[in-house]
Amino acid sequence: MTQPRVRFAPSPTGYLHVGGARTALFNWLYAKRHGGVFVLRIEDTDKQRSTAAHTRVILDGLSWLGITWDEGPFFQGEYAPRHQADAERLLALGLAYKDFLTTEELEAARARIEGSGGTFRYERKSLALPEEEVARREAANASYAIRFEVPQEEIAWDDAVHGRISWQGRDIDDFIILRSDGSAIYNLAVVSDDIAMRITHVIRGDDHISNTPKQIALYRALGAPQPIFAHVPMILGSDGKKLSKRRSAAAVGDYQDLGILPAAMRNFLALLGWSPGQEEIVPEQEMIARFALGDIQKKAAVFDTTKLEWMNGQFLSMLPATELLAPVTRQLDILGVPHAGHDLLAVIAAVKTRARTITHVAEQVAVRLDGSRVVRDEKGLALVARLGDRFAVNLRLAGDVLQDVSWNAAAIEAALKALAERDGLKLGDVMQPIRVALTGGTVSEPVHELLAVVGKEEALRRLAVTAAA
RNA sequence: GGCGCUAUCGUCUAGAGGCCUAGGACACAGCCCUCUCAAGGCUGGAACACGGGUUCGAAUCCCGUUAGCGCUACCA
Repeated sequence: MTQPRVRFAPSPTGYLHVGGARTALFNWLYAKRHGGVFVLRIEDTDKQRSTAAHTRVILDGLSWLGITWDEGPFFQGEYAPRHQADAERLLALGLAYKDFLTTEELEAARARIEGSGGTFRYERKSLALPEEEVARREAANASYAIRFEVPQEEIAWDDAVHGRISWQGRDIDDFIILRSDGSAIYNLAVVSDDIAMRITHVIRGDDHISNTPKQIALYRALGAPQPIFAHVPMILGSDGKKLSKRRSAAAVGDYQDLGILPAAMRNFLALLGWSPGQEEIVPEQEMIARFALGDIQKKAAVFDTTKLEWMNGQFLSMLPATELLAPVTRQLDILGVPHAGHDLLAVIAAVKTRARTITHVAEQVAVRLDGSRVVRDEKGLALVARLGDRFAVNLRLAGDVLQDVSWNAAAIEAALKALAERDGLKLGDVMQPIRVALTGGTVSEPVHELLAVVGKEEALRRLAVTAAA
């Protein structure tokens, strides 16, 4: 088999949607699996909506996910001359024809037919202008679009994920391939480019299934070999509707901002619609080794943020704290928390096993570094209420005992346990108030580690201040 | 409306005719561990959309119904 060539071809009209990212990932996985070439092509033929900024966002999103391309990015807009040439060729071959109908005439015809309950069909026979009229407009140099004459035959293909899909030519309208301004319509541009770039496998969203018979007809008309098509299912929001920015985070960048690790995002996306078997956390090499188009699910999948966060937590706990240093530092800077002189690594390590996102890690680190960020939460309040006077009393006791302790976790723990034993206190009643004094909440790493990480001076200060309040 | 695609726990999925009294994961509930939480361990509830076939046997194959989704542009 010759070397496979796949492509990801987003249009830069918006952010990088997670569905698009997954399509890109599947292409990438396929290329890696079979030693193929991954081509990136930006489909910027919609001049109104395409922007360089969007292109940048898409490229950055792919890079963040670790999806690399071997060729490109190519810009479809640069291939207009080839698109035109292909359209002209089809015209010359008699497989396409000039359509002099104006947009207004077309709309009127559509309204008329659909208004009377019929199904609008564009057929040369039914809508073509009388020959004299065509001749007249041609002579007058009237503008025209080029329409492809869809052959009245069965068009079928073996989809790599769906199996055989077939279409009847008569169910497909003769569609425009070249606008009256000379620019190509999507279906022509895609086929023209995929042929030129020698794409062997078209792996894309299954919202393109109905474009496929049109494109196959074009491949045939152009005399080009037809690639293998693989249509991957859509990604839905929890409401069962297509995941959209309006209701939830739909852009790759949103998850980056949420503090999701690229490896976790990649793993999660890959397992949405594809499954290597029973395991949930799949190393990249394993993923590549096992990836097969035929194993992709046919059904659309709901994007479950909760599971993503769980998965991210798994990756977070496997990740050495050093890897988190840069992103956490960045977030601390954004939050405006001074961190110079602190052993950030130790704080991150103390906090990360309980966190699900980088953002969460950074917030917890911030509380440990900066006493002014301690805000008592609901459970903290409840504890204070439950303990009454004991809250401050125990805090003071702990503060006294800790005064002379050498500041390491083991010594702190020993001192605190000795205190509880000496005064017959429940261990929890001495530990929890400390936790509330230091963090505002009742949840954290073990108290002795918390104390160690906050540092003696600051920890004792928080204990004293809280006890006095 | 037409054409097409899809249909296993709430969600992601395993399942390619007997291995299925349907397995795993997230979420949920309970228990254990424990100063708290997380992690971890154990336990529990929870699904083959419906109806017909084919077959000795169907979650798996076929047909129909229903439902959801997609497309139906001189958008991509």
